[in-house]
Amino acid sequence: MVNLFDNITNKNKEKLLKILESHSISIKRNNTILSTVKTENTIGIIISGIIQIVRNEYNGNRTIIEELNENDIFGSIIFPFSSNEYDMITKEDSKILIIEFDRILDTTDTNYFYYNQFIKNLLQILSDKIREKNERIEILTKKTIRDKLLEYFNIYSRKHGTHIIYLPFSLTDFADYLAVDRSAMSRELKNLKDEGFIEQDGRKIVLKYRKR
Amino acid sequence: MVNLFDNITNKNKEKLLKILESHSISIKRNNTILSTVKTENTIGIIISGIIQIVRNEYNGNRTIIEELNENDIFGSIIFPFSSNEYDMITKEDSKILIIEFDRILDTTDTNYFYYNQFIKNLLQILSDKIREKNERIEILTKKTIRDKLLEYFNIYSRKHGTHIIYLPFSLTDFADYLAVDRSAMSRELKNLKDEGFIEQDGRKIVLKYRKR
DNA sequence: TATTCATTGTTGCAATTGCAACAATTTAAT
DNA sequence: ATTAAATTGTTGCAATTGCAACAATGAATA
Repeated sequence: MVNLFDNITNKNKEKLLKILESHSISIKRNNTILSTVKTENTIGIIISGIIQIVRNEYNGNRTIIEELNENDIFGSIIFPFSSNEYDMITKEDSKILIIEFDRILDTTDTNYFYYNQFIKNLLQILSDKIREKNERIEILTKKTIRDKLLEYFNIYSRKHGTHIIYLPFSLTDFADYLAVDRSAMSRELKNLKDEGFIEQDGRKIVLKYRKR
Repeated sequence: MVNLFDNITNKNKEKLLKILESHSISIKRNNTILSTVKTENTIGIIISGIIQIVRNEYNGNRTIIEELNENDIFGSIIFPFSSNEYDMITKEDSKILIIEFDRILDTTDTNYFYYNQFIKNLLQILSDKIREKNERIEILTKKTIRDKLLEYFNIYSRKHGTHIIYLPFSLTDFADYLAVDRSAMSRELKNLKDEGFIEQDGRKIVLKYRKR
């Protein structure tokens, strides 16, 4: 995974952050970020910690849009926070770096090589993010819970080159990610177990079927 | 919408295309692109025409991943064409421009201002694309067909600033976009009509309810 | 350590949805 | 202009799913 400051020395990184007029913020666990930080037209970078982007609907439905870890980026250029349905919640004590997007685009000091490197890293990160979104869409467009599960397993398996899966979140959150009812998902996992397609022990899932 | 060559003169555009070793291709209507063009590690730009990215599943399910119009970009940096489930189909005679992504990142002639402008345009396009994907995900994570329809209508309405919607594709394709059964969607549209929430005439839909 | 809170498994039941099949209409091709 | 192909509307029925409710387990905190 590409880091925004890959191939940039610490010294140049500091210069860059100055040029871009960035600033960093520390936030305690289980806090909402939106209320704390202005995220309009900015890029945020997770220096440390874990942050979830969550949608709370009026009817009580809760969906995890995504979970961000160290070096992940977020912000209005990536996600439209126009609606107040969305929350960013720190799952751990977190430190983030805020950069104005306009500053990036309008900087005229573009002949510094580290500025170009920075832009290239950003490009790489954005295209990776699009890939991630496409994967999520691939999963969500499956019509049955079973097919959503199998698609998730396949993508995970392809990406990690293994048939042993460790879910990166709780089963409750997993159901949110798949946008299905938790109990219905639980039921379907049981079916897959009973039919011998998978073995499951908590968040560890072993694929017993052959990928097509 | 940002164009990849915004704020770049035609003269500089030509220079740029030479530096990037790009080449253009013309494809007749209703042809598959993947068989024609190598899309690995490239960016394609639609010069003219309409192109759909479609997934055909083994069980006959067909999903429109996205529809691309003039100035839209595509390619492996944006979409993983590893699987052979995916097709890119020209819906009109189309002309596309192919640029190697590596050439973009590795170019050392980065002190041309138009190169920087190009990169900035690309950044803007990518972040717009992420927004689009997030919108689609917002819709797909709604649990009922009704909520998916209303979410689509809301987003459209917000974006265009109007309560009159002209669907940009056929109802059949719309159902694919929402990842629901066409007849079930048809049924739900009828319900919304009967309950007075919308008026519908073909692809024209008028919202009668107030957005929350 | 005790206790409160979050996660997980399970099940009956009602609501929603997908599927299949067919007629009607519109659009495209010969 | 005629024929072929694609799109749309409709409906019964079976399958899937969401919902609600509760018990059991595990994790976090005072």
